[in-house]
Amino acid sequence: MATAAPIRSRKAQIDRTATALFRARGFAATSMRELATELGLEAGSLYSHIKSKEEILHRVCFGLAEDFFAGFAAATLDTAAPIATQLRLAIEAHVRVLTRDSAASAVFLHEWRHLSEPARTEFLALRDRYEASFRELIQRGIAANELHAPDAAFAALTLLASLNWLPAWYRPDGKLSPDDIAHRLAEQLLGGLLTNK
Amino acid sequence: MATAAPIRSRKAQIDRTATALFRARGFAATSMRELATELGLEAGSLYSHIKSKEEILHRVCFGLAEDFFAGFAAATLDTAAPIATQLRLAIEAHVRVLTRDSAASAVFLHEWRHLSEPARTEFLALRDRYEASFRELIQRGIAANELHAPDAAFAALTLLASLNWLPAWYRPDGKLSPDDIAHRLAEQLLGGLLTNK
DNA sequence: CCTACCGATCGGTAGG
DNA sequence: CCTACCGATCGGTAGG
Repeated sequence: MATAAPIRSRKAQIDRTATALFRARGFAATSMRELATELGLEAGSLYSHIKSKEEILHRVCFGLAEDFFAGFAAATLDTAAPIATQLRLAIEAHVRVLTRDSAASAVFLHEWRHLSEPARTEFLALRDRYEASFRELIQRGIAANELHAPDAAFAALTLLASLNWLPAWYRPDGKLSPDDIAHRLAEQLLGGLLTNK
Repeated sequence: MATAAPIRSRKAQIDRTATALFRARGFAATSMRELATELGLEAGSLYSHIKSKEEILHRVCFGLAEDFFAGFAAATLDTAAPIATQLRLAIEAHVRVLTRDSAASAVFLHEWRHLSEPARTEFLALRDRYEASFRELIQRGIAANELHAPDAAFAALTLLASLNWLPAWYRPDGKLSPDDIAHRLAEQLLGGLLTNK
């Protein structure tokens, strides 16, 4: 009889547990021994599955970056739709990524600076590109007279800031479902941007 | 002849330099040797001026908490003023604290979790109380029909989130002065909240 | 996946 | 403020 396949690969299990620890204690303050204990094995054994502590961080940060880009691309696929609609969908997609895995999101948002070069610079370039996508969408909305804001860059920054605070207070077992939260955030943030309310 | 008094006390100098390092690398990843080198002395010598690494973090976090509370109190001193005015002043006071020392602000916002108990719990209680102040102000504004928002708690969270992103992008030598930034942020964030725009 | 271990570095102290 | 040092812990490896 073959042994039952593990529900998740050991590597994925390590990533998941490490992500939770990185979020709770920070990357630098999380030790590989702590991680190993949490997984029920010895510190040295981790290295049969991963190459280094930073490799985990790298996977988490760049994996989430992909998710954010994919969400934005899907939200803005229909370029004929009103910009306000595209923006609303982009906000909801962003919130969906944040709530699907808020631990990984928190690591993505706060622990990336422990990446060593060149990964750190590459990561920041991705993040800048993502912010620029929102900024440009808002700019197009202003040009089309669908949105109003004194400064598109400012508006994009505060919009993403509001959304990115979510992992700090979101509880998966809270009263509001991820979709409720996404709708409410989109509603409130667009409320300040829409030309005719 | 007496030697010239140091411009700042050595202790204050240590706090300042440590704050910059904590912000750049994170508390856990900053070593006392690094800090000592930056100050031009040996690691052991730091301990003639401070008791521990965490003591510095404690001073920074609780010192900033005091500043935030003082700013809010000053902004809401005139209880006869319109709530919208009080809120605008509170936003500007918050931004002023953030821009006056953005390194300390970043440490306040992100490194507090490296405080050990009971300081950590005390700190979170202060932060909660501060957020509650904003929430209650917004609630009163809604009751007085000066502000509108589907949910005061939500509004307070997103408002503070937008403001607290500032240390991440603020550059003291940028084009906008702290007061410019404060005004713009207040304008934009109130734009979504005011009943009659 | 474990045992046994490496060199490096950590926060902090004693004694001057 | 320095020299010299402490015990603890770190990320990671060799060999099985």
